[in-house]
Amino acid sequence: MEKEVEIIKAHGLRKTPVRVDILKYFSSKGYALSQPEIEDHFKKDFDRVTIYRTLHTYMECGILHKVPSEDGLTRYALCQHEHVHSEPHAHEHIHFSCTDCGKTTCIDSEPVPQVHLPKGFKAEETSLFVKGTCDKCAG
Amino acid sequence: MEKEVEIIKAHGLRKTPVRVDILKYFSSKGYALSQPEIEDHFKKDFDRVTIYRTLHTYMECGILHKVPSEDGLTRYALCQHEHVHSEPHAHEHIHFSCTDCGKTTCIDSEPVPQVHLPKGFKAEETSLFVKGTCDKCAG
DNA sequence: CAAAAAAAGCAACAATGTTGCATTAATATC
DNA sequence: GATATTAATGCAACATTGTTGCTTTTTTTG
Ligand SMILES: [Mn+2]
Ligand SMILES: [Mn+2]
Ligand SMILES: [Zn+2]
Ligand SMILES: [Zn+2]
Repeated sequence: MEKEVEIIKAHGLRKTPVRVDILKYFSSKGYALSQPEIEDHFKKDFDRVTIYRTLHTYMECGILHKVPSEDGLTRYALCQHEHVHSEPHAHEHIHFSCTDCGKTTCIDSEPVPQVHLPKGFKAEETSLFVKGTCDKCAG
Repeated sequence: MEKEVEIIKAHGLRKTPVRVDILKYFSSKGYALSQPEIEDHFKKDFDRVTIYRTLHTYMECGILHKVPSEDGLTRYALCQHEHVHSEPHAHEHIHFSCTDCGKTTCIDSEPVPQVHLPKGFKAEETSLFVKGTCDKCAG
């Protein structure tokens, strides 16, 4: 079975064209995609609402997660797990946004550093957003 | 001269009712405010577009900055400077979102830790978003 | 106070988010 | 493989937010 179909099935979802295609699109791109990017790419094939609901479903399942951004555009990125969950889970990884190519990527290889907070504050989840130049744009 | 008026003047802006009121509102609240919160509070007094443009102006001047959030709601927070700038500037501070009271606050007292990135990536600006329990909700 | 410049208000439209519901497609079962 | 069951899609419709142009009003300057 295809990787994408496997993921869909593993979450108890039905295999449908939108779902397979959107998942493939994410895999092929490898960086965070904004709602307009996704919509524009698929609008000839699928309804706007269907795309919206697919993203929603994928979020709930933990297949995608939202990537915060300063520009107000919601972005989505694939969750990288070795194991497939059916439950959503925490995402403690770095989000990197390249000021040159504009692409936002998830960096799982480096740990999120421990944060020291003022007295009384208790951290549960930390997310780190870094702007700069990515490896492909360097040099 | 009032503190709010002083800030407005220092940025070469004209003193108008919306500007003073919105600035006072931010000061009184002390945490990040979403666009709907601000709009709802002032809609009886000012036009939606005027509020929108005021926030926009304050962002450009560096009086307010955007606070990223996972819920998709844009939030704005006062920039804390000892000195008053006329230029926008970088904001390297922690944003803390309390899962209990829902309030998002800027934490300037603690440093943003150094992040280690994979080879080829160069960090220019780091922003840290922490979810957890705030000092007021602890205990 | 008058002139000049800037901001506010209003209308209008674009983009995105969101729901209900009838139709269609995907799976389970025979 | 046909059929029943259940879920997903498409479409219409509406809500919210973002954004612009332009006219009127307000603020500042002299
Ligand atoms: Mn993940
Ligand atoms: Mn600041
Ligand atoms: Zn890049
Ligand atoms: Zn709290």
